[in-house]
Amino acid sequence: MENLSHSEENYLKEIFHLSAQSNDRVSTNHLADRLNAKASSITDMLRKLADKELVSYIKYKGCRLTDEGERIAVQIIRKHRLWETFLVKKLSFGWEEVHEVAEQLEHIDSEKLIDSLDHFLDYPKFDPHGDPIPNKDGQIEYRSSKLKLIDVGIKSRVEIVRVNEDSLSLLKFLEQQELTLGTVIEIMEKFPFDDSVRIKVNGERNINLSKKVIENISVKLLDE
Amino acid sequence: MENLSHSEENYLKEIFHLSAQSNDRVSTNHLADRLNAKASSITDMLRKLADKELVSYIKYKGCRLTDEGERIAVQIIRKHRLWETFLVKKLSFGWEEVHEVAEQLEHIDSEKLIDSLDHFLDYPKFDPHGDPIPNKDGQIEYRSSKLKLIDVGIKSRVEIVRVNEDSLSLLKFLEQQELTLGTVIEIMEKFPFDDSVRIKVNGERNINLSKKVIENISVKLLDE
DNA sequence: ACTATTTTTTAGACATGACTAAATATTTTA
DNA sequence: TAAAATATTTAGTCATGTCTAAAAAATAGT
Ligand SMILES: [Mn+2]
Ligand SMILES: [Mn+2]
Ligand SMILES: [Mn+2]
Ligand SMILES: [Mn+2]
Repeated sequence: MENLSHSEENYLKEIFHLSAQSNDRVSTNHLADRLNAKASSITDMLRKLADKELVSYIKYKGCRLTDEGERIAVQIIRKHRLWETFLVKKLSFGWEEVHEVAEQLEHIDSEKLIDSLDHFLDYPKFDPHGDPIPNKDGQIEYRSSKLKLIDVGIKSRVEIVRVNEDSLSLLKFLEQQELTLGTVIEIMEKFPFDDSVRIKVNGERNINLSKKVIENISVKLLDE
Repeated sequence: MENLSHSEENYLKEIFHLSAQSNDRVSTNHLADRLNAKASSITDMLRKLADKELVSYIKYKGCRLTDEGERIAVQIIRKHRLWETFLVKKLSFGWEEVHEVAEQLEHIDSEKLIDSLDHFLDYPKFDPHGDPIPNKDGQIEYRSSKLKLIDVGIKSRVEIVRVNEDSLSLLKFLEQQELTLGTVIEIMEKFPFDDSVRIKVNGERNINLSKKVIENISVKLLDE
């Protein structure tokens, strides 16, 4: 309901993401790191957001979203992921190109726009990176398991369902290797000395993947 | 090329529109009026834009866009009109609902986005109000004649090709009366005492239109 | 040509969001 | 548990974009 600045919205969104990982209060430095800002700037903004009752903020103890703050954060994430989906599905963007533009588009303020877009895209459940898209009411259908490729045992067959979108170069690499969502992978061999693995892709070709790669890919187990 | 604030972009756009009407320098007060800001704010901003060589500004004499300023203004207008077209054509917005959202979308900074959108829309020549959409190179195909409905003689048959988008209520009225782009009109009678007219719409029904309405509709003559 | 009116600029202020450097709290380590 | 290291806040500054009120310039009216 409130009218927030782009900056305020980015803070809420980032607090939501960090809370999801640790479920503890989010620390000032952690936020500073993610938002590419100085800790002092974070303190200032947390005060403002606390005044607006969008976060609970305790000096030296970090912050946490209020219900209202979380509601808003989820709506911004909804917009972000719907726009990313639009860019890939309708405008033929690559999955490594969409995040930057979505960072801008997520701040457009029009409920009618986003609901129309949702309809136009036929109510997609996941964005191009496999992250769930909150619905109009803010509900998020998380995947039942959060299995990472790095934790999969040898000889298991799995399907790629999500990749961490944070690294542009990872996305480019995966695209180039044709390791997109839906790709079926079998773990052929594990190399403990550097945590890399050898995999078979779509039952066809074998390739090696480094630890850095496989810890950023989420999969689901395929039963034989 | 430069990175401009939303505010700076809005100034450039408005200077462009006002220049198109008067082709004289644009006055501080005229801008203040259109931008809903005080004259002193305009002076401040014109100084800044002059520093960036986007306008030529002469104290007490008003301003005018430089070539670079005009280039940027046209690109913003291109974005605005393409987004309006997208909203109507793809998301089923009414023509009276699009301007407000386009005011936000026009500031999204991504050349790839706007060129993809242009392609997706199949390179439209006109926006939902009949205004020409500049192409990628900034070229604008203006209509050959700028005939307004108010200047059309009795018994002439004309087609609506453009409406002034500035008034929400006018757009709603025209929509409701089914006076949309492409509608064919014949002037049946003119009433000099209030400059209103009686017209026949699509050869079917007769209605009366006030001066306020007919001075905001542009038409093209249909030869018999 | 002088005065009145209108337009525009200047001066000074405020809100926002960010920064640096210094001070203070908290946590870690020995 | 006391010093060292780390994390966080405070104090003071800056840039941006806006405003009000007062001063100055341009224009209009007699
Ligand atoms: Mn993203
Ligand atoms: Mn994503
Ligand atoms: Mn418009
Ligand atoms: Mn328009």
